[in-house]
Amino acid sequence: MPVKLGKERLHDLINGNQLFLPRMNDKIRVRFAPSPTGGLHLGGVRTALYNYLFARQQGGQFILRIEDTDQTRYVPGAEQYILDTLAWCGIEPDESPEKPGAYGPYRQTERKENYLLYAEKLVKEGYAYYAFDTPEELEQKRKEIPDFQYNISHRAAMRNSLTMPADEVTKAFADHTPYVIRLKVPEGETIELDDMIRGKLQFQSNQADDKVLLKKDGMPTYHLAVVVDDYLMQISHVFRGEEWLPSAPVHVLLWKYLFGLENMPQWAHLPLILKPEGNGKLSKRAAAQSGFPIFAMNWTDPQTKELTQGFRERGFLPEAFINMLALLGWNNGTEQEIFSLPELVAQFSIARVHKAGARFDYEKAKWFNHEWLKKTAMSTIAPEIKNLFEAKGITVEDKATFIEVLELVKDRCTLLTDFVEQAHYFFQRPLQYDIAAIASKWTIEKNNFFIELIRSYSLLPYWELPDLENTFREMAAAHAIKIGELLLPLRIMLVGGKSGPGVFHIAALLGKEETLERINLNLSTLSKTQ
RNA sequence: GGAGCGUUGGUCAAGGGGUUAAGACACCUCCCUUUCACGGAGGAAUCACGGGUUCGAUUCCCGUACGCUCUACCA
Repeated sequence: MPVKLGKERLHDLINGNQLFLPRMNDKIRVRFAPSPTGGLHLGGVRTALYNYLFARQQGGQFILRIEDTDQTRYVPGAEQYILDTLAWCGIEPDESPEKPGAYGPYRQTERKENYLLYAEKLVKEGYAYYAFDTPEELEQKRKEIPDFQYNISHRAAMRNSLTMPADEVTKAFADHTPYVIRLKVPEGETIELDDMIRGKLQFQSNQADDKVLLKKDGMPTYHLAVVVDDYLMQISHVFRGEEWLPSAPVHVLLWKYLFGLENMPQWAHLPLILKPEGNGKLSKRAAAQSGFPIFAMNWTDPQTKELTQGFRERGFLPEAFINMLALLGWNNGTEQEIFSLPELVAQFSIARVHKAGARFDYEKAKWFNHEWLKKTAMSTIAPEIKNLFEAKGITVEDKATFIEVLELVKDRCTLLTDFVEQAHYFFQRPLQYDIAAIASKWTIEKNNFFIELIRSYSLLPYWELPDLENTFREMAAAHAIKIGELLLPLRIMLVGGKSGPGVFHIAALLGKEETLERINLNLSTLSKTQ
C-alpha cells in the first residue's frame, strides 16, 4: 500500500481515518540517518557499517535517509559526500535519495507534511500541546530557575494551550503568533526500553522534558522525525550512537502514542569512539591536534573552504578502514582481527558489541592498513599508486615492472603514500646520494672494484638477479674485499640512501643501463671527493 | 546541578564464580636479513575502590570514586 502524502493524507486525518499501515515484521529494514551538516566522522561511518552488517547478515535491507530538517545548519554538498563515503567503504544502500525505493522520499525536508500531520494528531489526542513561549521568555525562565526544564513541574507556568483559555489560543492562531508543538510527557510513569546491546533500561517520565516536536518553521525536530520516518519506512532495527540514550524515552513515548509499542523497532545504542588521549568524544579538533584523519575522505567545508584530510587521501585502503572501524567496539571472540567486508557480514553480532566507549588508536589503524597492504595483490591497486607517483612528478611507464617494484617494497609500506618514498628511485634518479656515508671509507681498491664491476656487468648476457649477485660475490673474492664493505656503497649508488630491499633485486629491476649509469655517476663524484 | 550509560595492561580486548587472566597495537630485548623493513622468539605491564553473597569473587549484588553522554525550536 503506497504511503499517502500531503493533502491527501491530511484529508484522511480530518475524516478520522487511521494513519496506520500494518507493520511488516517479517522484513528486516535498517536505516542509517545522517544529517548533512558536514563530513562523516569515524563514529558516523561506524554506525553506518554496523547498520549495514546487520542488515546484510539478516538478509534485510539497508536504507539511507537524510536528516536535513535543520535548515540553518544544512551544508550543501554534504549529502553527496555521505553517498561518496559509503560508496568508498563498499557500503551500498538498497534505498537512498539517489536510489529511491517504495518508502520515499528519503530526505526529511521532502516529507514535511507527514510530520505536521502526526504532530496535530498528537495534540488532538491530548499527547501534545501548542506552546507560544518566545525564545526570550524561555531564556528568562532558564535564568530565574536554576534547573529549569519545560516539563511536568513547569509547564503550568508557561504560555501554552494547556494553560491559556481557549479563546486566547484561538486568538493567538488568528494573529499568526509563532508556536511550537511540545510533547506532553505523562506524570509518574516508568518508561522501559529493551536495548539490544545494553538490555533492559528504565527511565522515569518525570525526568523527561516536554520536547519540542514541531518547530515554529513547521519542521519537525529529530524526535518526531525519527519516529514518524521509522514507522513510515517500516524500519525494524535502529542502531545509533550512545548520545541518543537520554532522549530514547521520548521516542518510546512517541511510539506508544503514535503507532503502538508493539510496532516499535528494536534499538541498539552504540558505544562512542573516544579521543586517543585526554577525555571525551573524538572530535575534528582532537584529530587535528593528534595529526590523524577523522573523515573517511577529504572534506572541504563549502563555507570556510577549510580542508580536512581523509583516511583515503592519507593512504588507507577502504578494506583496512572498515576493518579497523568494525573492530573498534566489536570482535568475534576469537583471535582473528583481519576481516573482509563479507567476513564481517557473516560474523557480526550485536551481542558482541562492547558497551563501553573505545579510544581511537591511530597506530593500530595503520597496522590494519599494513596488514591489508600485505594481502592485497599490487596489480589491483597499481593504478591508484601510479597516480600518487604522478602527483609527485614521477612518471611510470612499464606497468609490469611497476607492479614488480610494488610487490618488492610493499612489506615496508603502511600507507599507500609510502610507496612513493619507498620506490621512487626505481623510476627517477635519486636527487641526492648519501656519499658521506661511504666517502670516509672509500679506497682505491674499492674504486677499482667498481670500475671492474661495470665492465663485468656490461658483459653479462642476462640481467637476472642470481647472475648479478654471483658475479658480484666472485669479484669481491677476487679483489679480496669483504662483501659487506661493498654492499653499502652499491646500495647508495643505486638508491641514494641506506635502506630498501635487497640491493641485487633493485639492480635487477632497475635494468642494466640504468644500474651502470648510476654506478658510473657516483664513481666520478667519489673520485672528486678523494 | 540532574538523569542515563560505562569502568579487564598505555590502547583495542577475550574470559561472566576456581584460569599460570587469551590475543593484537605500542614499548623493550634477542634472532633472522652483511642495510632498513617484514618475519620469528622472549620481556615488562591489567581485573578502579570499599563492602556484602560464597568454601572461593576479575566474574553476582550494593555502595563509592572516576569517566563519558544528554540536559536546544541541533542532530
